Amino acid sequence: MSKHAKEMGILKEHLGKHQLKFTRQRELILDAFLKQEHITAEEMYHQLARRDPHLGLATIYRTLNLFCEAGLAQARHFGTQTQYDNVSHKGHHDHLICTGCGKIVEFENCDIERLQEEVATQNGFTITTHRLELYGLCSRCRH
Amino acid sequence: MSKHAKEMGILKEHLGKHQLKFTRQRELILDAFLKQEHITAEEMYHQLARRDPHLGLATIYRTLNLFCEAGLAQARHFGTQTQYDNVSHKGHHDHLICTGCGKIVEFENCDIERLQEEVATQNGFTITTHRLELYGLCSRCRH
DNA sequence: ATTCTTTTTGATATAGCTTATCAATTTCAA
DNA sequence: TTGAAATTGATAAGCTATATCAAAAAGAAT
Repeated sequence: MSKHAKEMGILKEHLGKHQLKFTRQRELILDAFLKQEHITAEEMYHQLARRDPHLGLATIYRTLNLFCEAGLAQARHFGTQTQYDNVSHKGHHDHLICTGCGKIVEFENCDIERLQEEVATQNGFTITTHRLELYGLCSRCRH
Repeated sequence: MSKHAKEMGILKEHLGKHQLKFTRQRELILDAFLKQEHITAEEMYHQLARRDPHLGLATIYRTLNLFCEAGLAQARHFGTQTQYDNVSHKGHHDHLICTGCGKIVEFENCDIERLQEEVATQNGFTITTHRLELYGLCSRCRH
């Protein structure tokens, strides 16, 4: 039994419901994807180049988008690229970013997360992921 | 005295500090920008085409990025395009984004903002701006 | 007002990321 | 095993944003 049996099952269920097929490439890409917290298509392309030199970039994009539709991944546009987040990874962290020196501090705050849920519920949404970035100056750069 | 005297002053101050020049185009673009809550470069290009048919798209991009450096605007990557947010609009609003249909709901939550300040203080930061995006499914797409 | 240096503009080429196209291959149910 | 339907890989095409560069404009000094 594979390490990622649960997610593999979700994928297979999605495939079955939509008359799609379970392929070697989809299995390979899901396996690699689940080991990451988030990854870009390009990064995955290079990572998998050794295991399967003929795996095409288009297939990676197609498959990652498929994962989004299956609810396994979540696309997030960051900078000029698209990050594919592994939804199954818990403990999402947010960022404090110093606009002076570029320093980044990661943090987690349950109260904020709870309020986010509240806002979402009020608007009829169910949140799958979020992104919170606070921009400002760190203590050193303020002086 | 213009309607946007304050922001025009901020821009001029930024220009002065960086040996940049105050041009007809920058004035025109800032004036149009401040009337929006957020806008893409392409949208502004079409909006301003009537007032100045020769205004180039590159100039719009350059100027909107300039506004970001001056603290008047904030770039936000959404979908395949970049949204430029008008920072001067009160009650900085955050976004609920449906990953199913692309629907966007804007919201404001003082409690979240207060907690953000707290987190920043604990880490020695002073916040100048922030970005919060909640991704999920709206009530219609959930079914 | 004129001159001169520096910056900006507009038009277009280029770059970077993602999707579309399509013949060849693979999947999977019959 | 067979055959219809879906997938793949290679590459072209699409789209957004930036780089390039000659011509124009801004602003300081005369």
